[in-house]
Amino acid sequence: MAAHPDQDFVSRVLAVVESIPPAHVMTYGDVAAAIGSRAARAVGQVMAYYGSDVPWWRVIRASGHPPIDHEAPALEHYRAESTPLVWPAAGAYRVDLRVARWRP
DNA sequence: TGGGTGACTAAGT
DNA sequence: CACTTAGCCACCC
Repeated sequence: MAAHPDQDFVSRVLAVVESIPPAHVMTYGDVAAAIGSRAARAVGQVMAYYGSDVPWWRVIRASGHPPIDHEAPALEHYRAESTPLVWPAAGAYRVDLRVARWRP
């Protein structure tokens, strides 16, 4: 439990993720940039711990791949939101960043 | 104060 | 296109 003021890195990251509309996604780097930082890895840490209450599946890697070990549940959300996907191989997929990338 | 860690990224093989 | 290497940043011990 992090006792913290409401302007720390974590709160800002969560605020940006919650602002991403359905059928759209942002990369970890984009989220970090949105709050004036380049700590893409720190964003991942925040999602891993606090992401349970935000649309974490809308935050993916720059390559279009969903978070490691979370591809399956993420896919369920993408299908429900009609997020544009591409299938370079059977059993594997990635988000079509060209269309789904959200730019505030 | 210093060092290790990770739901990352970009560039090179 | 997939894997590897080095660089970066915020957080925890």
